[in-house]
Amino acid sequence: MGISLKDVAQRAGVSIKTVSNVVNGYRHVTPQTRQRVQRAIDELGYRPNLTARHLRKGRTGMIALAVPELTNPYFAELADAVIEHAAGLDYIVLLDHTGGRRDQEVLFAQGFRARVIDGLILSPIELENEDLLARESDAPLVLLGEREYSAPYDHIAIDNVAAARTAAAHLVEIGRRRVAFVGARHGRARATAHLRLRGWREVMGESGLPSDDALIAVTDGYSREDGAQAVARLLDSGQRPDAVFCYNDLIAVGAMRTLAERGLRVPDDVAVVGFDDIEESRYGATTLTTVAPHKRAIARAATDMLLDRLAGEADTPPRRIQPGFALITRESTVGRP
Amino acid sequence: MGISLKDVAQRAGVSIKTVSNVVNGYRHVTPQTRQRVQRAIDELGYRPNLTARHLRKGRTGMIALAVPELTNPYFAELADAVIEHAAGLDYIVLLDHTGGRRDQEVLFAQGFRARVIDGLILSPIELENEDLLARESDAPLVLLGEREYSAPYDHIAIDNVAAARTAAAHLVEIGRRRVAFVGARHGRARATAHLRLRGWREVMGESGLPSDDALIAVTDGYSREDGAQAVARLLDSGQRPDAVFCYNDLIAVGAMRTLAERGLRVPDDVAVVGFDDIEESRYGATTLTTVAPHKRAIARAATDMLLDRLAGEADTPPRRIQPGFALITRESTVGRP
DNA sequence: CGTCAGGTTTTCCACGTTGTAAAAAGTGCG
DNA sequence: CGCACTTTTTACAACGTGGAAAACCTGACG
Repeated sequence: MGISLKDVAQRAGVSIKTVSNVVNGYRHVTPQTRQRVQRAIDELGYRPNLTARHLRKGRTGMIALAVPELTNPYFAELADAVIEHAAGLDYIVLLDHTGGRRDQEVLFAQGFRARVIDGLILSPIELENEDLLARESDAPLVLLGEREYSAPYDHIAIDNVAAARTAAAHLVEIGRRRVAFVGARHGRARATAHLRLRGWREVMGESGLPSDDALIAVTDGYSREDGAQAVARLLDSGQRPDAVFCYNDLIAVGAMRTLAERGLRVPDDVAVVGFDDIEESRYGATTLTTVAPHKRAIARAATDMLLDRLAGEADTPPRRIQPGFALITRESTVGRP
Repeated sequence: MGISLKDVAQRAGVSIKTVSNVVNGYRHVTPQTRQRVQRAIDELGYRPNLTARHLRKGRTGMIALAVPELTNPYFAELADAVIEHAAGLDYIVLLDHTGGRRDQEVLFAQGFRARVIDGLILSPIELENEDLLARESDAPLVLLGEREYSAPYDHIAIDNVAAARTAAAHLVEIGRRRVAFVGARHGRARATAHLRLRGWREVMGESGLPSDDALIAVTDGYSREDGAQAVARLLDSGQRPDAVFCYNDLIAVGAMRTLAERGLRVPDDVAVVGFDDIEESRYGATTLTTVAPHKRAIARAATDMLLDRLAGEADTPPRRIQPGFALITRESTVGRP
């Protein structure tokens, strides 16, 4: 292996522990000893072996973050923020993706690499409450994103129903009467999609507008392609919505693509609202109105909560944080200025 | 800490080493011993401590990958592919981003977390040859992406000049006469942007078309915003190109946005070609013609080369691999079918 | 019954680090 | 010069694992 404390100690003519003390900035080292050791360190190019240090200390200084897809810009941006914030706190982030598949999420939550990391942040899609209850790993876990769980874990999520209501209300306000919802999922009443669907349905009901199943387009996933296909099916089924509220921005991008292919203008013929405020939404021929969760606040809260747990608050009851959100109106609902 | 071999050994009434042997599938263990140990493992929920294992073996089973920006979909897709491929080879990938800043790239190449990882893959932007020559870390390093270095490291890059030529030639072929280049950089003749610029310039020259500086738009970065601003400046300066070849897809997306704002139609008034083939290019009101490097091949080659080095080929001369690329023509140059 | 071969299990140690405790060196004071 | 006290340095053990080699079995064979 590389240069170890032993090598430095030998060269400086002191004990291993003294070198260790210098490296760790221990107070009681005479200036001349410190200098001699430091020179040996520099000459040999010594670098502490983190593996050994971690073994000794029982901590690795690494946390893991798992998101469904790295290629979903929302999660890339979120991961970016977590890495950045954690770096400032001297933690390294191990980034992983689950594909949104339950088995992968369970593996991650169980910490199948747990012994290398101190804690976990997971943004689940399919994970079930029972998976969490059956969890064996003792590494702290923070749940990210919008699913609801009763299992006792720290959880960070915006108020999805309220956010969806805001989006739907905006569409009603600008005069739309047939508002479709794109991106619903089968089953799983607690899933995020259902929360957003509920917000949409509530507003439709309160406004006396239709919210029947014919206006709801189910998708398999959350990609542009899913959005494009779902809207194609919606239109093929004879529906003529004058607005669509999409589960996320990627679906909205796909939706707008299909609308363009069918010769429908956005927002004149169909207004579109997305969710996530990914960078991509601010570009394109028609910029996208979207619900913007405060990603930086989410990332910061998740990291801080996890590190709090690591710092000893092992047994405090789980906390729940609801970061804010904002509706950002752009051309897809209000037209070009 | 958690359950260790010692705990299992105690419970099963055998030595630590026997448990270790069972865990590692050592041949010479009697079935009944193996069974007894296995039961103890199951009952206690033992999981090997990777940190200790790594300390003992001198390997961590982790490699690091640094890209400029995670939020650039090209790199997100690339990282995705590397993670996937490495996982199949039982390696964990530590993902990092440098912001394309030289100091960060140097830090990474030096392996400021090197003692935790076995090897590095770096996609540099600003890194200079001298930085590589001054490198002290002995962890194998593979360079990714299109910059040229003389320092002796494995390097994976497509033929940028040829790729750029293909793109420029396509624009000439469809009859464009004033082709702008967006995304040039100041200085650094070896940088990727210069290679693509050269390809463009060669084709313009060979076709008897202008390639003067007035047609070259310099950008600070590689984002959508950079592309949007650069094209705005280009148009403001009085240029009326009938095509733009962009350094990458993000810049192209920004370019198309500005063109739309200025009332210019794509491809009727201005054809656009990008580079990277990010997913986003396949959507939008006008899909984007682009040069598609074979990302999966790049990811695979990078990972394999690195693991080859780790497997012992320490001193073989550095290799250089040129994965293929393809021009994918879409609506931004050939119109909607 | 002793010996040997081969399979099985154990003992010992090292990987590089740091906490503990204690030894060594230094300081001040009577 | 010796004592009490503080500062500086050291020895040792331990974190959990796996390689090397020794020790222990069992059974076959002379």
